[in-house]
Amino acid sequence: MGLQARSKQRKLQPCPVPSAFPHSPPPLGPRLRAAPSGLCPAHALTAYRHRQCACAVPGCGLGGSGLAVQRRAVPCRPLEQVATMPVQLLKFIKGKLETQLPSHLQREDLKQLQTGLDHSNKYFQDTFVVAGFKVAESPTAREDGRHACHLQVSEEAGSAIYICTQPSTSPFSETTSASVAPKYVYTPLNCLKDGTVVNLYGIVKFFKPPYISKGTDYCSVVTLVDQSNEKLTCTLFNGNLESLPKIYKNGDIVRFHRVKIREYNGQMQGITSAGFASLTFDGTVGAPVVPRASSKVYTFIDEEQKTVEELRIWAASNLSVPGPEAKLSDVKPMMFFDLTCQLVGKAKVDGSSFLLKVWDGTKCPYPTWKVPVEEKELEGDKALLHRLRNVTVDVLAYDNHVQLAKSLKIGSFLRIYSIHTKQASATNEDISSHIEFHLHGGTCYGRGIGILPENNADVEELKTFLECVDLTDSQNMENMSSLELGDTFDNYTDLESPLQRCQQLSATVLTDHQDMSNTMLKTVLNSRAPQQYRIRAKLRSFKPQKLYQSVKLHCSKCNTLQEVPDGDAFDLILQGCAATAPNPELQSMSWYESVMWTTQEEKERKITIHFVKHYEMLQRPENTLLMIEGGTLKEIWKLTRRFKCVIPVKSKEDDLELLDLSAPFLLQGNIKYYGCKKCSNPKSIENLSSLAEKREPSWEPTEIAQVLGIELLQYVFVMKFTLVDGTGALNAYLFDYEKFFQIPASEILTNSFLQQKMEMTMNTLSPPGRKLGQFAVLEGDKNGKDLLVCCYVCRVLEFSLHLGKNQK
DNA sequence: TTAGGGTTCG
Repeated sequence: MGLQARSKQRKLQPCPVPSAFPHSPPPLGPRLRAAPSGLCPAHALTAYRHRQCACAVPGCGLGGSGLAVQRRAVPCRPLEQVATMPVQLLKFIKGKLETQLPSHLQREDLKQLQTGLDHSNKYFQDTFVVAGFKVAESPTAREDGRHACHLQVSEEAGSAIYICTQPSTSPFSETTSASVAPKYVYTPLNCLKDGTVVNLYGIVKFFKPPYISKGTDYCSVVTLVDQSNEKLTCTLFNGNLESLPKIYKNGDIVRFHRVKIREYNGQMQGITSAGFASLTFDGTVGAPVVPRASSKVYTFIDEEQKTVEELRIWAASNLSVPGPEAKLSDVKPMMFFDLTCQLVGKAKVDGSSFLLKVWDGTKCPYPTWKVPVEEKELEGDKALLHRLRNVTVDVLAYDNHVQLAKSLKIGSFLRIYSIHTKQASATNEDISSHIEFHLHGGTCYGRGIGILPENNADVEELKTFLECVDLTDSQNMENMSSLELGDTFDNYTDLESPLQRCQQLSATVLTDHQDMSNTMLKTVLNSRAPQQYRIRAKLRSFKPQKLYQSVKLHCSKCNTLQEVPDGDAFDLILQGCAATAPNPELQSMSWYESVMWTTQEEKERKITIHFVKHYEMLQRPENTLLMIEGGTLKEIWKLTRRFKCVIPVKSKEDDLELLDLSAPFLLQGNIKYYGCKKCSNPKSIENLSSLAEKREPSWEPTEIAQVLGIELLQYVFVMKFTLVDGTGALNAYLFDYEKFFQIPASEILTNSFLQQKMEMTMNTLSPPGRKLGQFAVLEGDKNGKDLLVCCYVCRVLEFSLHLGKNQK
């Protein structure tokens, strides 16, 4: 599609040149951004409709026809909201224009565009996508012979203009629409006008977490501030909780699209308009810039990442948003505070109040109020509630909070805003007065309940903390019954029962290898390998007893096994690399976008993250591969929770390179991928760009390893089972790449749940301290779903012989 | 429509 645009001649009111906003382009009218291959973001061009402009800046006097193009950040007048662009269709046949453009127009390369030159008779050719337009009759069609219709676009109607930037494909193929980036204009908070619909960036100064309004929707009230120091309070409604901004604390940064501005009580006020959408970011300087989106589809470009980082820095030095956060161990009588906690139990108390039993792993220094509730009303794992009884507190939620409180899921992580601690007056029966926790009715001071997602940084921290809590310190041993003491001393009692219930290994009817009859072990032992048998045996013992020791790394090329390096070794390598400063010349190359910052710790450290682009654009975090220089182990783990792939690198003179292969060359989720030192032949890191150019990069570890010249080591279970059936004892060696009882070898080292599962599986197969006759009988299916399988054992035998040959 | 920031009945 070809598209010519010409601005409509309109008179504009003079407007003061906006003050410089480092985070935001000047408040211009609709803009287009072209970022063709090889054009760095700093030189990205901004094109916008433009009339004979009274702006004195050189380059602005481009006249009223043609497509005006200017460097961004050149102050100019804001344009009116409604644009009218005559449209004429140009036909292309085999990539060539069938219709001739007027002869006075000369084609301009986007890279050559610059200010100060006359572009009246220039055109450039790219693929545009215009969305959200109105079609109107062209008033000049008769005179100028153009198309009878033209398109009207306006920000208010949510119009967007896109330019395709796919470098390698013909700009006229159908596939180009796959990578387009809309461009939005963000209005500083001191430039808002009544009756407009705008896009905004701001730092959250105050917010009310979404609550159920008296109408039909959820409501959230958010007060923003930006570098202009102007405030804006927005009242946001939506029937869907998920569509409201995911703000968790003051200081978060938000991007709002399509906020309607109104004047109310002499002040500007924001309100949701049709198509309202938001992104929310952690406001902490240096934290990964990961959007929490209120809609499934959104755009977020590199330039905006800088906006967020600049807002963070501005906020750090210009705003103080001391949150009233506190741990249970910090509470005092008569205070209001925000509590980040996990929900352990809940109960209906009466019509106007609802009980939440929560903990944060710390202990309140005062005796706490226990709200009496009927046993049948209390929801939650009774054993867990009992175990945690001295570290949970009862929070009573009233009135409008009851409905939301009722709907909360046990085990979820919450932030309860503005809990009030109240000291109950001492009575005769209760000399030692206790503290009560109230979430009063209403939404004053942001009072309410927020549900935090599992990947929230504070939740991650809390979870880690909760896992380490030693409950024995908080148990009052003297008052415990003998039964309770039993609970305390047997750490597994509470955990084991639900787990066991879920994972009990039942006797199964074998479905695999029904064609084979069982063979006695004596016969197997007297046979020559290789052969396949089906056996029925009991597991007498297995090694190693410490199951994590059964996981090794195997190189299928040189057939060597090695231990999985521990985290300390990786940490040491990272520390060594952090001493080398990132090479500034390797920042933001054509295929990746870099962000560098310096930590504020005592010993300053430079961290650089290189985000690999896909068709010139950053992808959603969950699809993004990034490379990191100078990060610590903890930081790298944090990144792996949000991004698809993390590759630790260091700068050398002319390229980035992988670290020593004692360190993982790739991290995905909680899996560290290693390369064989002997068989790998590392290639240039730039080879990753070939994967990024794929239509949908899968970022498979095998593919990444291949392009980087790495011989990927595979995680394997290596175990020895001694099987008996009364006729003999057979050692069977397990060598399994994939899964053993649905437990992936690559994940067991970092997953305590899988470790417990494996331990229980093995204990069921070979219970410690029991007689042989009580052992589980080993059979099963080849998927390893229930018990060891005959074919499984056969494979093990074959492999053991194979290994035996190699070792000899 | 709802709410339009500014703590507490319990």
